[in-house]
Amino acid sequence: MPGARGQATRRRLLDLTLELLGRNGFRDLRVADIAREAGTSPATFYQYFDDIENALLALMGQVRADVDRELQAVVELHLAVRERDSAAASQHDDIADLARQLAGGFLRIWAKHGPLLRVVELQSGDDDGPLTDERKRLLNGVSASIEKLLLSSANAANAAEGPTDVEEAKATSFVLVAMLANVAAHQHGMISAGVSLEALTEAMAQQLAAALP
Amino acid sequence: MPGARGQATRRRLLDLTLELLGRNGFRDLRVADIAREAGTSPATFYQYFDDIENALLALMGQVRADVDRELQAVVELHLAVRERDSAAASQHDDIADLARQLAGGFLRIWAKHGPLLRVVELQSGDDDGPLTDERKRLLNGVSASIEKLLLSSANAANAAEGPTDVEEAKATSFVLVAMLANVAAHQHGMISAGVSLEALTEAMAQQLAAALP
Amino acid sequence: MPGARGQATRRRLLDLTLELLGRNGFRDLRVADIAREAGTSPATFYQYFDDIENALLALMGQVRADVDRELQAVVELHLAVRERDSAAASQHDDIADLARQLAGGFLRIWAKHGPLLRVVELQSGDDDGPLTDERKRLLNGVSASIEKLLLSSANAANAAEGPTDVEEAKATSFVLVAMLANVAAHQHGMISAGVSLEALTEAMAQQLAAALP
Amino acid sequence: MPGARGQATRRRLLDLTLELLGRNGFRDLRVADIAREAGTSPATFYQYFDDIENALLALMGQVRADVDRELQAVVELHLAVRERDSAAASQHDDIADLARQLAGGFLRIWAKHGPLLRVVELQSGDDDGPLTDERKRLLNGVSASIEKLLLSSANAANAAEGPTDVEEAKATSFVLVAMLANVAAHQHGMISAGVSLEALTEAMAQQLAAALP
DNA sequence: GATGAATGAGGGTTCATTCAT
DNA sequence: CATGAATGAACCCTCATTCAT
Repeated sequence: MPGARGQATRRRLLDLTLELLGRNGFRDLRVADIAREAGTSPATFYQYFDDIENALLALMGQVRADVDRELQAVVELHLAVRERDSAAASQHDDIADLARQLAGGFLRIWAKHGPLLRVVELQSGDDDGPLTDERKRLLNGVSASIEKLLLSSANAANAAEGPTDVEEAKATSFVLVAMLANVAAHQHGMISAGVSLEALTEAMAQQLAAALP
Repeated sequence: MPGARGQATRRRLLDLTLELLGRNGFRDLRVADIAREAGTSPATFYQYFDDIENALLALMGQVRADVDRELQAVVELHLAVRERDSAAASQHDDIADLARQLAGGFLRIWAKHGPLLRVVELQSGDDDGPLTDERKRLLNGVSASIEKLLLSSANAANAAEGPTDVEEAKATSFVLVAMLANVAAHQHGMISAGVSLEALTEAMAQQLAAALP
Repeated sequence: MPGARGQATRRRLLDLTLELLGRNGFRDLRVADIAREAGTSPATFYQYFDDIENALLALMGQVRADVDRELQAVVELHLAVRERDSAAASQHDDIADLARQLAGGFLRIWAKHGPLLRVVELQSGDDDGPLTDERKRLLNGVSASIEKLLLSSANAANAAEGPTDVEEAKATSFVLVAMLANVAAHQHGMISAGVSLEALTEAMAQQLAAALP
Repeated sequence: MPGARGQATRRRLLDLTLELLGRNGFRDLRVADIAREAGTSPATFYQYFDDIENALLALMGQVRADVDRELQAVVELHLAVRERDSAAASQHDDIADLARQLAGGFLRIWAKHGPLLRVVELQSGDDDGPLTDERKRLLNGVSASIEKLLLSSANAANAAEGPTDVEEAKATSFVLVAMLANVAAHQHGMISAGVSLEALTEAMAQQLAAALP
């Protein structure tokens, strides 16, 4: 429906929303500022978005794409491969690889979308708006995949445990994702504190590998 | 410097700041509301605090006390005991105990001070204000203790590794604390998603135990 | 940059700033009042001026124009004429005329812009804000012209005096301008005390004429 | 009525009112600040003064004393002397002396009480409060003396002029006082502009001498 | 498609002033 | 005589949001 000029304006508004979010933080993110820096007027902003939260939601689309590609797909691929090679437990090296890929992926995605993800994280405690839902969808996808991975091998190994296993797997997947997400969110501070990115990745991967089957 | 009546007023203001923070969230935390609910006027609030952030900072004092007592002290105690029984590596059971205590401690403290800690988490990253500093001090204490724990046994086991060990230990301690803090911060959501508090504690403890020597 | 409608609003705001300044005085000059009387809202005021002082500064533009036209130009004209008729010292009558013109001009301009000029006068001394600068620019123009006039004839008469002359001329010009400005500023009170405007003009003119060459 | 301790407190409050007036200007003169700097509390301030204006009024007492002694008395003395030596017009030298004394006196008093006098000057346009009255009393005394001086000789010289003379004398006295007061009020700025205090005094004295009989 | 202009609504903050002790 | 504590009453200013063009 939208013409080419409109598309460009919308893009510019989104870009500057992200830019200013990173520069000034969420609390100082104002429609007037976004519009001015985008070279247009506040009124124009409202032709494309209902409010700021709405614009952030639109920005989340890109994050979703990255998360799906770099995190969830990696786990799912691993699962598929394992299913094909059904018989044996997965190779030790494969798990280590997966762990490192996940750790790196989290770090990369947070480095890229940090400010945006931090806002989402924030809102997730105060209210139950659409941003909170978005966060759930984002991380739940990954954590569900990890849960599947945990269960897949559990089932294979000792198939007689019952429902406890499911809860256990879910708990562990939550815990792992929490770790990955929070380290990723604070990577800047940690690196400032004297830990290299590599050491961080390695430590995360090790924790993951220790839990994955 | 403060009289008894003043102390009481200040307390009431702090209490209601916390109360309203939990009820309405940070973004809707207003001096006028705090004052009204505390049975005083906005002007009175400003006699005790420069602004809202300042009041939150004061509230952090209590959190600090809890963290020091329930988290850091536990690790330090463990370290002291181990040092006394110097010869052998610590007992397997002791580690498991410590891990469970830490996990439980984090969950408890975050359950108690959740709203406050979530705000602190939020601000960290956006800016470098005093709240960010407070967060660092809070978690750095715990993570430093864990780092010491990791190094203490490393030295005992194979004493010839070099500086890498230190960075590795630091990275691991950061990762563990990040896990603990973030699970604790989102425990409510996780429990809503169908994981019992016990399962959560167990999963955290397991991750901890896997990493601790 | 400003549209026609905006210009009109801005004008109305300026007009009412001046009006209320005269009616209520500086200390009771409030943005809310100005806006209400101008038929708009405080928010609108702030779209055109950063604060009240800023609006006053804008109003000073008109005063500047009047001062330049009615005071400085008069002296400069006199100087030009005298230069042309180089040979002789200026006629006694010319000086008397100039003096009367200046006296009348000061009285008229202060009668017209009194409240504004009084504010400017006030601020000068307390701080070094933009209003203080404006006052200097305003009166310095006149006083510089008078200084030139004093020196022009001094040079003609006895051309060998030295640098003292310059300081003397400057001091005298300051003193004369101070007299003119202060009488003009308090003309209302003086007239209330039983002195006619004519008598005042005459007295000022006499003082001027006594000093001018 | 007031005990010794009370007197001391009152003195301290007055001293700091003046001090802060000079330091921050009238608009930023606050009861709380005065009290704090005086080492007491706002409540105490109100035990001695109804409000800030009231305190300033009290401070004006000292100014009055200086004005009476250094300005009015000088003129009156001159008048008395002249009356005694009735026959002749006053000596040329005497007038020059008087002029210089007056000029110097004004400069000195304003240098000493500048901030206070500037406030009085300010209020004298906006309203008709007690401060405005005080200003009138202050300068009217001097100007009345000068008027008497002008008339004394006029009467002596050509005793047949009529009521115009009185108005003329009044106008001239107003003009002279306005000059003296305004130069004195802005002496700081003028000196900054490169005129020495001596040159200023001389220029003022010359204007005076030219007008006085 | 874009925007100049306007504003309702409300939050932050200040300060003179008053009691009760 | 002094003051800790409290506050009513404003004021300043900002910002999301809406029209009319």
